[in-house]
Amino acid sequence: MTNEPIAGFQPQAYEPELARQWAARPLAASPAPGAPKYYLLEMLPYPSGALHMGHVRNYAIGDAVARFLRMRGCDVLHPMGWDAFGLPAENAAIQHRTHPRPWTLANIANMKAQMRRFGFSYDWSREVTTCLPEYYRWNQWFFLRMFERGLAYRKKGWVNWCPRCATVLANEQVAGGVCWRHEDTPVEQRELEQWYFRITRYAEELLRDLDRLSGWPERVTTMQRNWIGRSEGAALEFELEKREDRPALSLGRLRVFTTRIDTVFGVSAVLLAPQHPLLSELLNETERAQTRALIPARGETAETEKLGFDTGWRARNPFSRESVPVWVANFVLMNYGSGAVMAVPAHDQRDYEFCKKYQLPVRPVIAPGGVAPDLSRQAYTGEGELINSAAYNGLPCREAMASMIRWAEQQNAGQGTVTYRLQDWGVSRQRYWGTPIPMIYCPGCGVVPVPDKDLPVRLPEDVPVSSGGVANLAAIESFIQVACPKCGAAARRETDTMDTFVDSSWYFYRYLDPDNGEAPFAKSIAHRWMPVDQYIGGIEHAILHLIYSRFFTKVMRDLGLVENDEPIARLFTQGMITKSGAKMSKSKGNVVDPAALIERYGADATRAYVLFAAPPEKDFDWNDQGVEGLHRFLGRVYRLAMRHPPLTRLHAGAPSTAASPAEDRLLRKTHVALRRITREMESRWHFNTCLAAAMELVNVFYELEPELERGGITEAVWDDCQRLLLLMLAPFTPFLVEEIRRIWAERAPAGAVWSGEVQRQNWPEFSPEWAREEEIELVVQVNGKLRARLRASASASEEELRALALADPKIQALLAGAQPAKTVVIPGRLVNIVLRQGARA
RNA sequence: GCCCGGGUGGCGAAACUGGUAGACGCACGGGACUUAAAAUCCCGAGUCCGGCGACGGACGUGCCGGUUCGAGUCCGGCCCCGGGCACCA
Repeated sequence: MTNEPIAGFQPQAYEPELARQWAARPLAASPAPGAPKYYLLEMLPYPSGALHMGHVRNYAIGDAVARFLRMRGCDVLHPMGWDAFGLPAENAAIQHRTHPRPWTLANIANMKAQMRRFGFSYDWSREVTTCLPEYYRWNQWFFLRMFERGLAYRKKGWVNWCPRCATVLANEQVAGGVCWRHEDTPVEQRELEQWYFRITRYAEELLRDLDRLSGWPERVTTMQRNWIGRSEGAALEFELEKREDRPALSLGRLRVFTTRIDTVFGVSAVLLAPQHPLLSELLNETERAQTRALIPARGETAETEKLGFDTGWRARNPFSRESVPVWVANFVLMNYGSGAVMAVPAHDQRDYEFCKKYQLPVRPVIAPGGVAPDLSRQAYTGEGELINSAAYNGLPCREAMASMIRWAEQQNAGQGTVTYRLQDWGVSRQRYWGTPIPMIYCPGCGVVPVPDKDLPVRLPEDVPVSSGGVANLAAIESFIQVACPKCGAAARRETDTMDTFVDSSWYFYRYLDPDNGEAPFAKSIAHRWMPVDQYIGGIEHAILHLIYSRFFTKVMRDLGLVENDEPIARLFTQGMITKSGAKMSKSKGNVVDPAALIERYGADATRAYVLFAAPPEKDFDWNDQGVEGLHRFLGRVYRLAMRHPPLTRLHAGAPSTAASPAEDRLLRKTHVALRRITREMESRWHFNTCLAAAMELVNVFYELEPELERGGITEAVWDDCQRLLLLMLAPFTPFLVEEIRRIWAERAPAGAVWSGEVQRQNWPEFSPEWAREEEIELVVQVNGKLRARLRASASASEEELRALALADPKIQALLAGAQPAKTVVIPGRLVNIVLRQGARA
């Protein structure tokens, strides 16, 4: 039984119905002519089955901003889509014996329904699903364009292989020697033929343009800078000495890369990576087996013992003409520089450890301050003057480097070069659920691209699913067999699919023109909307996704498809939500389920709590009771509104004077809150303080309610302030404000309530007059210590404030007749009376 | 090891440019309403010391020092926590 005349606060009673209405009648862009465009993008989710709290946070942030900007009159583009290819669908297929496609599509339907239930205001007419041929055919199209320009190529090389994924991984997907999806699975090295994107062609530009990304968090640009890892140095050629016991070599030189050419007179050996291609020529089968054992199998680190193998070959130092041994060493990386280095034990710690172990000579060639360094314990890696370096003796390092590079170039023994840590992007995956690579192998013509007219190369649907997994494309004969597009002979299709990071590298362009059947998108539309004004997502994509997306944009620009050099103007990286201090995960059993929260507290309270708990860039720990607090707050707003539907007509602008102190207080508090929220939304997005301001205002409404009933506040002022409260809450709790408006519209007189949804109103301007305090609390300090608080007019002059402070009896007593050495007056804030310099009370 | 963040009540936090430390909320305690409970509404609260008491005093933003009339905020040094990278020659 209920004794309330009006129904209590029950979000369940109205949120689902409003969500339905919004689905049918979206807040689609109907901007005023000339409205500024704003492309607001949130990272699209992988359709794993249901939203998790990380999604809710990401999308609650984005939606608050979208709603605010729309009310501000912007033409907001706010799309959503699905990153729908990838391995989990195959794993689920194994578990449930279902095909990845229905599993994925069912997940999408469920998550989309959840998003609607949360009230996220996406423009679903632009929805993109990457596993559909309408989307992935453009992946293939881009692949072909890149192939034409030499940006997609095939090579045999050492690659990262995850035994759990049963596929190859890009370098970017291997962290610390383990798979990014299977942190307990060491990655193996295998030599395979793979497709690559030549991202290194853009390394320099990708690095340089980081300086222009002023709207990105510095730590993200720093991570990318380190990832690209540009280093300047020199490539040097060491001539291999002939050996009587071995056949002559096809190429008698070894190329090394060094950033310290100044130490070249200290070389004790040349070290090759165990995978170095020349080893097949230099070594016999027994020897090669020994070097193969040196290939780092798992995540080896700087702490791993350094091991080597003396090949018996010797090479000649181009500068000193000295003959040094050629070793294979486990710590030399094949995929950096040339896979060979010169070992200078005196001036490189790794070489020092290696040479000490194998008793190779350690000879200093750099002397800091002219004094030979102490090498008894470790290498000296700093700068200094050259010694033991023939004609270069006495030169400082930097001068020596320049002069040595010049000499090497003249002698045709090397040249100055720039090397990058960044590798070409390996995009081949030996999996089913991905974009087929549109290539054909013809016995006569070789590698032949699929002609554009034959796109998309469709993923075959009727594939066997067994407990062992989804059949690899290589096992599906009907897919493989194809006529060569050039000569018509029987040929075979490429059976690798593309890395799913290809999908997410350009999806935000497809939103702009999702139904285009002729091109990935129309250039004119991209010109209008790009770059993305604001991108919001997790920090975990700081490198992979965001560097690939930048690469794609530069390629698209060079293809003439777009005019922008960079895809994203501003980036916001949200913090993580943890539970009991740990990352939420099913295996830990500490997952907070958004669906359960909706059920219990509704969408508004859940969204509002996520925004209230902490500033959005910070991590925060989930607290169940926190949601209840927000639920209570929304109930307070609701009940207040139910008790006081507006009675007076809507009108613009605030009154110029207040009829009573109570009215004065309400008007000030309202405009102070409005100012705080407006300023936050325009700057740093600390939504927690926005909601705090609204809570303070609601507390004042409650405090002044008796005053309204007593007639101490006019209805017009009360109504204005309450309507402003709804408007300022609209970005955060869209259901609540709309439900209140709906009920008001039924009960209030004509013209007292907006005829359209709250969301479609203009964002109100705060009144600077009312937002400014009139009376302040003046703090009086003596020697910097707070001694009194006084009321004072906000417009009082320095002199008036000083006099006021000195006149206070408490201050008089403290001064005891002494003459202040100095008084500091900060108008509107405080007076500090200094008795003597440096005095500490 | 290197590069970023970050340390403020019992907890999440606020203080945006050096000017009242702890707004707002959670948890807690007290009261009103109720037969009772829930819900709701109101009040209290950094810590310590003194006082029956309105109140007064001292201390207080990781630690040590500095600049300043005044430091959570600026500078120097250190400690701790989190994240990223990690044999890149």
